[in-house]
Amino acid sequence: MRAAINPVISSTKRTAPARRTYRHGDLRRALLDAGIALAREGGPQAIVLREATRRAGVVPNAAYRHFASHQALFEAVRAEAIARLARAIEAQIHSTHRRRDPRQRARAAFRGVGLGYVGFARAEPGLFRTAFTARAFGLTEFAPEDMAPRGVGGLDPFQLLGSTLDDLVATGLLAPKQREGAEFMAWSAVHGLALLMLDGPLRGQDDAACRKYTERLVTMVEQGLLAADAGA
Amino acid sequence: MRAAINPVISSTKRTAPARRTYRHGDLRRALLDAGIALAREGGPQAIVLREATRRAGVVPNAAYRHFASHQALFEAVRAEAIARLARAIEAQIHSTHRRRDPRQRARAAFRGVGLGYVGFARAEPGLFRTAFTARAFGLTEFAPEDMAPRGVGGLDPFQLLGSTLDDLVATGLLAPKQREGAEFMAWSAVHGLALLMLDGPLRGQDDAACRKYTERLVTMVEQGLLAADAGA
DNA sequence: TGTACATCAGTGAACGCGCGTTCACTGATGTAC
DNA sequence: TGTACATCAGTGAACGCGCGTTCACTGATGTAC
Repeated sequence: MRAAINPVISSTKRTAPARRTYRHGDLRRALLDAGIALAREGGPQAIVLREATRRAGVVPNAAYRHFASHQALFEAVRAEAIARLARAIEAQIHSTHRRRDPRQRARAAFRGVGLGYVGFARAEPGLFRTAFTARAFGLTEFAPEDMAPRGVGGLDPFQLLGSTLDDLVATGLLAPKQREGAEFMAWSAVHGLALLMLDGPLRGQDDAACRKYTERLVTMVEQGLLAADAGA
Repeated sequence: MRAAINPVISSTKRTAPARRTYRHGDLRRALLDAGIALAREGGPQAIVLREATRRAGVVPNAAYRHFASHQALFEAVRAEAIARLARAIEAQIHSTHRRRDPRQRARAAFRGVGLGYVGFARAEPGLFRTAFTARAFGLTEFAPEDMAPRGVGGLDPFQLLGSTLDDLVATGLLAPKQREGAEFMAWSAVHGLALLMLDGPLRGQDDAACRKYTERLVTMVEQGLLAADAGA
């Protein structure tokens, strides 16, 4: 009614694009992608709900149609980060599958887990940090079984490591009684090295140096685990 | 003047303690202590300048007489955290000094570094996280040589580890050519294990289980490092 | 094939929060005479 | 030994910031008749 009387308002109405974004298409996906991009750029703390909506070209509260809270978005991004880590490890393992000798293949796969893990940490530090940031910002605790997300083979990083350890046992390289808990030994070493490279004294080392450190570390773990009493 | 006329005001004046806190005594120390307490309780993100002043019973901006910024307070707390870690490691090393055989002593000291490191991480998770949180909150980068703070012996954790490795070489247990970079191998393993216990799948394990994992890990590192070509 | 209507994904405006930090100030203390 | 004064460690009030989140709304879309 007013608009009909006042041409300024009606012209303003025509100029303004009259809500093109009412149907975004796939806002959930767009927000998730934005969240992943933020994590890649700045790690877990950079996953900011408002910034994700900004990047999706949408008003802040629109996010609540697709995520119950900031925490929900955060966990979705985290799941994706873990899945990508799994895929990086798988790729590294499969690049060694050409070997014929089962023992050589088993050892190469085991080494591949470590190389893939550290390689991913260096290639995607933001996602890597996101994957392993528990109790971020002092929010709710995560359940112990938050390693759910898997790679293409359906396994999470922890399970991938476990399966290579199984193969070491199957080929007689690792003593069965050394098998239990061996994941934690190997994972500790490789995880610590990754962090030393991201935040610690090894930060700033180039690719070649990091590759050498990683190779050496994996060899150390191999010898430390296998030396116990199984023959090499 | 007014007070002389109006007894209410003068009585109010008498009731109000009239700035007892003008001279705090040692506010810098009080703020630092509060910061350390906050870090112990909630890790690096819990080091909040305003909360530290609250605990010191002082107005927020009073902190700026003693610290140039929140960052400065944070780094002071971090330095203290690293110093305490160094002291924990030293204590663990010295508890083994009773051994007579130099080789046994060297190995025990080396193991002590690992046990002290992981033990501290479990005993003081907040301080441990604070010690190793680089680029907290996306603030300024730390210099590569931020390991300055030392224990009572004047050595930082990294140097303590190095000196035990030197002793392994001196006693003929570690091949000299294996010495270079050995810190990073050992540190990686032990640092990763600590994090697996704080944030990872080993969280929730009791003291005994953690002790066993740590012992096993240190043995793995020992064998992996020494196995190369030096005799045991 | 055309119309009426319910759905619900988006808008627009506003909250309260606690943070780090800046400003101008005040008055207890220690020092110089 | 007593007084005048400079120092500077604290106060009090206020800032702007960006965040996560809530509320009532609107209008494009798909469906039922």
